[in-house]
Amino acid sequence: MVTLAEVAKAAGVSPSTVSYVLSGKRAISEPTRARVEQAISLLGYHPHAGARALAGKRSHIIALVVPLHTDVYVPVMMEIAISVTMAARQFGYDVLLITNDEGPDGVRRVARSGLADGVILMDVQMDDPRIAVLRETGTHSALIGLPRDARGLACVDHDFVRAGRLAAEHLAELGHREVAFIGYPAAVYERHAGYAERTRSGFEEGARQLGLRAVHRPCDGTYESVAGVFTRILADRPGTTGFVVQNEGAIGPLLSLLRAAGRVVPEDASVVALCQEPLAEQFSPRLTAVSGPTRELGTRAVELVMSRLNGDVPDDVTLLTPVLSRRESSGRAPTKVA
Amino acid sequence: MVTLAEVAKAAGVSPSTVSYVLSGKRAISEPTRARVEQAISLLGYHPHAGARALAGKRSHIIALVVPLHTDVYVPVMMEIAISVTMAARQFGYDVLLITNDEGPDGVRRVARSGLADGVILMDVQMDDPRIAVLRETGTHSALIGLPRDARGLACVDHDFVRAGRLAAEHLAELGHREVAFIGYPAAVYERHAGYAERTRSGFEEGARQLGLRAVHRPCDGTYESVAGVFTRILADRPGTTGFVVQNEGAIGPLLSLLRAAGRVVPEDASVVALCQEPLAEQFSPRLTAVSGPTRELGTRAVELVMSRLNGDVPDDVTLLTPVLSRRESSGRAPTKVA
DNA sequence: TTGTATGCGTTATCAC
DNA sequence: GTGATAACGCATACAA
Repeated sequence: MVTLAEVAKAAGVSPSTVSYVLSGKRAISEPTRARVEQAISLLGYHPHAGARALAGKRSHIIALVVPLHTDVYVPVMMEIAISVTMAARQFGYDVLLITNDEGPDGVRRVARSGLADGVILMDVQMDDPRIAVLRETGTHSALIGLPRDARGLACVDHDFVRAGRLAAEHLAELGHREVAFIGYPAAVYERHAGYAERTRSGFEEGARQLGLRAVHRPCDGTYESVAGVFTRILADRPGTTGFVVQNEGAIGPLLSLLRAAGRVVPEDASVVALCQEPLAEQFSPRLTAVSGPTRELGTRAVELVMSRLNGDVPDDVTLLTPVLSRRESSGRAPTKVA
Repeated sequence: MVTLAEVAKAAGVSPSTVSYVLSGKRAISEPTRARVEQAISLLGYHPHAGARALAGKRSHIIALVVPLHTDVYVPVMMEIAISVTMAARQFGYDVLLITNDEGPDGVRRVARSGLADGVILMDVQMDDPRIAVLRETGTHSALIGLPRDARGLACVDHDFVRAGRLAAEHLAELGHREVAFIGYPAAVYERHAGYAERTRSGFEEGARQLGLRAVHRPCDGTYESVAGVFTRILADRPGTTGFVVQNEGAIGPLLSLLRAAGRVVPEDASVVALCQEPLAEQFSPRLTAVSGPTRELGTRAVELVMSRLNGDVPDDVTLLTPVLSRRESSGRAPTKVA
């Protein structure tokens, strides 16, 4: 292991000088800085993380708590994790991955041990038990998601209410009168996942105001589940011409089922997906979709934690605005239904 | 911050005793152990990670290097990351997430700074530049994947050659004579991703030995791409009755295209997917699939790193055996093709 | 079975 | 603009 002391000796300066060259916390003459930097790269010196954490009272690590369950769309989680990691590096921080199987204790452990300077929580529930730990330990944090009580917390999330409303508005503008929402598995609503409930309420509220008849149906990702839901919707509301899908796994099956039912998209039925653009592009026809800036969720969360580490502690709830991209799967409502 | 010294005072013992109670590295009488443990939980003590790393020469952290590109099936990556994290916790280790945008330097930084005691590399290329860094720094590591030169390295991966062969064998047994392999995007083969090349060679070799006529086609995940590949296959080899798909995004489109072409699965054409069981279950018909134990990839990698941290340094290449689960998408080859 | 003392590699305070 | 030096909190060799 190359130490700071060795660098100092090689450069012919004191250890403190090397430290200050690295931290930039005091003025260094150009010649000495050059000598020190040369010695550093010559010896391949990297400061010892543990020593730095001990002396500097900062580990330069933030913890990212990821959910275990797989009923959220996994690629989105991964994209967030990666954007968090890359954003953190911009601040000289690394990211520690914590799985939620440790529960709130994981947060406590990481905070109390000084392993992490801050914590980012993903998949935040309306009443999330981890939040109590954040408050109790006074841990700097940012939440990706929106809990019921966000006082004193920094949160960032998609504006799911808006997303749901956008989908309803789009269908209404196209003249659809009866619309159906195919949602996440029932379990997701049962554990009160905010994103699911908020999308639903935005959609239903929007539909109501626009005079649409709307139904909402939870749905697993399997073909059978979608088939069951689809059949039931058409039985209950044969006049349904607009479909909104939030469960990514249900998109493919829904398109197949519409085709099998002889309903051509978008002539006979319109489909609006609530999903990422790349996914929407993969289907045929390409899907009109409502989506938000996923990576920004991660970068914003990191920025929030960083500003809190620097002493700023404003309440902060940021909702990122989703946009609707119109593609081939939505069109004017048919004048007459089969 | 609660320190070990405070715990010692509270329990009426010396600091070293507290330390030894925690590490279990020397015998402690039952009464004092009890007093110490009580003090620990009373004060909510957690050892300071940095101090521990500094004094103990071990950070109790392993780094996991994840790929950036999204052309590998992301849920599998996530599952590995989670299984690595959970397995590491069993050994008292945490996991640091490193994205590959730092390249080999990320590995160097983490190893040289003592931030991590070991490294797990995901998505290992045939000639992976990160491996040189592992060798140069003498870092304890495990690779998920199989590089060209694995000397001195611990590797674990699916036996993709076997997986490809299994798919070919299954189709051969069912009487298919002309088969097509729909693979990953061309870019994946161009960067010589081992899993892609090995699956392909296992499939082609197996097909050859079994007297099958086989074609292999790279394919993007988009509907258009699959349609193009599918059309070309049928044009070149109208007698093709067996399809093997490795690109998860291509599965849905392929099934749609077969249906549109009037080919009923499995009566007119058989489909074998190389994917995880849950995904295979989602389609209709449920897919016959070849899959390997994904989570075990993570746990094995962790075990390999841990044993190396303890001084064992055997060359070790473990290939996990995939299995074929027969479902509804494969059946006897049609006696006559339309 | 327990206590004492030293050192790990930084940061930051004080002095020059 | 630079150099000593005292923490930081823990692990462990050495003593008892």
